[in-house]
Amino acid sequence: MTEVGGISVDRLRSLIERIENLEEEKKGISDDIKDVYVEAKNAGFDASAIRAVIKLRKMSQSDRDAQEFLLETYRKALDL
Amino acid sequence: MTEVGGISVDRLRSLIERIENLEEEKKGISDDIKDVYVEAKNAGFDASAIRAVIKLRKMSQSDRDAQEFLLETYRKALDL
Amino acid sequence: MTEVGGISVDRLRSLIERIENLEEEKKGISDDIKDVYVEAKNAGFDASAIRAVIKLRKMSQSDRDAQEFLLETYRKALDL
Amino acid sequence: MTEVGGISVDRLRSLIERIENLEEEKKGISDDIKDVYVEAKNAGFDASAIRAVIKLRKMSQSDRDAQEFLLETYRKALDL
DNA sequence: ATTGCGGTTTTTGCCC
DNA sequence: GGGCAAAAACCGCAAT
Repeated sequence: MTEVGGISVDRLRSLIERIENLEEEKKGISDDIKDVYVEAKNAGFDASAIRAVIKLRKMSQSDRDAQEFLLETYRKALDL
Repeated sequence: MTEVGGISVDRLRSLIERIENLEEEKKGISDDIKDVYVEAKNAGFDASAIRAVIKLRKMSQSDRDAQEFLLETYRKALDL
Repeated sequence: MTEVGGISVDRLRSLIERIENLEEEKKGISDDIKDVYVEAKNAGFDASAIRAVIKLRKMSQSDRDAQEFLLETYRKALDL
Repeated sequence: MTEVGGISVDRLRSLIERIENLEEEKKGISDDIKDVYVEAKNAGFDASAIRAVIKLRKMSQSDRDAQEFLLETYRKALDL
């Protein structure tokens, strides 16, 4: 077996190819997500508003409250 | 003067260097902005809330209203 | 059909859930990739060197594109 | 001192205005860069070819770093 | 342990 | 409107 500095070159190649394959899969999913956004847009929805609610749904209630409170505080301070 | 295809190589070089210099300046300003955010953080402020209000201040009143209305609509639809 | 503020709640919810599911899958793949890096590290490989190699393997094709583009530009500049 | 929700309004406003001013300056530079591209185009140069060249000039140093890092890794792998 | 930093990825804005 | 470049959020790493 080909070894370099006590390290298997074949092993390295295998690891790299696994990563590259997974990245390929990942790209496929990203493309699927893009497709859903296109579909949403075609149905009259607003993509960035959807992104915003998805972000909100990911956050815990307390985080959401804290963030909204902070923003509200700054807005009041600045008369926005 | 060195010309290639009726185009001055010196002129091209000059244009490129001007762009590179401007990009350098721009990077300097970006660093200054980062510094202000650090200062803000050290004074107890929240950087992302500051970013949010700056974004709001950049928007027109009507855009702000439209965006907030849309998000609010989606939130109600999803019981968020 | 259930509507809130002129939008179909069910349609919106469905789109959002599809996106969230896809993002979940995507995150799973990202985690798999991370796992391979951990495995590589445990096998004595250096993660950032692997990243560099993968980047080079990816870049080689885009670099070729860039180079071809540049060559084409020079050809135009030289009226060849 | 004017405070709203436990924060110093004046301090916040000052920080925000400094950031906004810097962003204004930054935008000015970005516009200058755009102008140089327009000038280049008017002089018969191809903007995207110039971008490519600038990217190459920038990349050459980071590429060199990456390459050196990789070489170092290989040296370690080979116990050289 | 906590926090700043560098790099990666995602999002936004822009030009074509 | 679709692709591309810049900005911003996110993450793991390291250093203290």
